[in-house]
Amino acid sequence: MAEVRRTIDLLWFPDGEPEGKRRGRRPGLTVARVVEAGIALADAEGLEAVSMRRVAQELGVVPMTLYTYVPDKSALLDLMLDRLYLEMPRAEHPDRPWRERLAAVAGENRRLYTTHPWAATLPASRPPLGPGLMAKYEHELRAFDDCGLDDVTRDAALTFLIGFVQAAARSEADVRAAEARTGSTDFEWWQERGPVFELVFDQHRYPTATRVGAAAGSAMGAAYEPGHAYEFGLARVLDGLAALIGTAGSR
Amino acid sequence: MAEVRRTIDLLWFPDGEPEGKRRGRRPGLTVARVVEAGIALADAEGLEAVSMRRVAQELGVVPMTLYTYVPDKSALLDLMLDRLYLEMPRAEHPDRPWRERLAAVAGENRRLYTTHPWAATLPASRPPLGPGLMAKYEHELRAFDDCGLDDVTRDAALTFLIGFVQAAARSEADVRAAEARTGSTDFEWWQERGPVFELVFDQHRYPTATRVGAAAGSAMGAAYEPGHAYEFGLARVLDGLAALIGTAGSR
DNA sequence: GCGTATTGTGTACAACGTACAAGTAACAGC
DNA sequence: GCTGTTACTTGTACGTTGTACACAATACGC
Repeated sequence: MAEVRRTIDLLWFPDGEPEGKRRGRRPGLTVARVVEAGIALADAEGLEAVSMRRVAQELGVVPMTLYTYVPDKSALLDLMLDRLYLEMPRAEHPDRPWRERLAAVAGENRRLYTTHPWAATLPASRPPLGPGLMAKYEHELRAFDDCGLDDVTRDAALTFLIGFVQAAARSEADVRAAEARTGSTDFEWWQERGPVFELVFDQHRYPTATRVGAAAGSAMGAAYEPGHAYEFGLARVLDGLAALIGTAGSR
Repeated sequence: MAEVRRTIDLLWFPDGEPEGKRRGRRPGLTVARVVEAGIALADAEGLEAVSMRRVAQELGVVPMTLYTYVPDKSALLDLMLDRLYLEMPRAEHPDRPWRERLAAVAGENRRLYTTHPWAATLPASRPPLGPGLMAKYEHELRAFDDCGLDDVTRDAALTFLIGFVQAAARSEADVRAAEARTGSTDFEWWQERGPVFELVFDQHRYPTATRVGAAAGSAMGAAYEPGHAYEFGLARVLDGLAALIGTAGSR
């Protein structure tokens, strides 16, 4: 319970107690510096590089020192994520049609995950209840203004839209993580397995898979842009929401 | 390279070498038993309980023994997942309209993840190239027959549909994992934070968030069914694919 | 200078995947 | 039955993780 209070205070009051009359030894770091070191490390080497030991090392300090500034690792991750949310650009387009507004929201999230792929791999449940998330939530809900949706449906639609963007980003983060772990690209992974696979694979047993898999594989090999699944999916998502909003979305 | 061959052989030839004239000490286990122990453990206690030590313990054997049957842990996870795929029921409905066929495919995947939530948390890239995945892929592609989609689009549409179901299942798995880790439900988590949160939260600064969040929160507290986000999302996904398939999907 | 509050450090534990070397059981040929 | 070969089993060891706990260092109010 006091733990809850502690973390929420850290989120909302990044500067802590007012300066001046403080008793003991002077702190050598700040919460902000710890959070920034975590973000920088995650950006550079991925979330799995963010260990308490490694963050401490980046700050020239012994691991346990971090626990003076942050209750535990999960709180640090919360602070990192809310910080990203807080820094997202939030352009308002009240005069644009709803589809463009939703596409903009999706694009903002997409950009977040492109810049910080690790953010997509954090669980969406029990989010950081900080100023970043609140500003993001407020902003994104307003993109659904004048769509004729009741509040519960508005929230569900936003969750659906955001969830799609995060899922797409997770897939791409999975690919990158596997490439970093193994040192070989996805393309090399498939190329290495192709010959072995054909030895055990019966084309007549899986005719559709053979044909479609070959088409999809060569399309991917030829002019593959990694954002294709995202572009395709986003169009479907917006079409799906269009069927819900219908003509009620006047603008 | 030989490693690749080894894993693919394990996937496609579960019984290994033919019985009879074998030289050394008789194996006390089989690959199948190891895989089944892994699945049982993941079903019972979640994927994070599936350590080599723990699986070995379930089989009454020392951890390193498993490495005789399985190259490493990631191969074990591949075998576990392909086994699930292989056992999925695959009812064909060639005479049904396309929307029902896609809904059936989604439902089959949904049921997989309901029964084995840990399967949704495994990365979708670099999948297990075994008989289970191939049968699943073939079956699910055929649900798109007579939709008028070219092969590349058919694959993209299937990936989109399956990706949505997996993402929804991941969210629910995240919730369950958090509940198992902390010992308190999501509802309790929000209840505990509510009072603290209101101390720092400015309702006038986030009017839409306040109103919609309260509506969504009380709707969730009142008559919440956990599958709501899935049902809502699936309807949007199918509507989105409908806009793509249009009237070309004759049946 | 002294007590006290605060920050920084060192050590320790249990868990993880798995490399490596040694031990053990079962067969083939003699 | 004996021995050599092969395969399965085991014990030990390393480096990694988050963090509990006891203690050392520092700065302020008095």
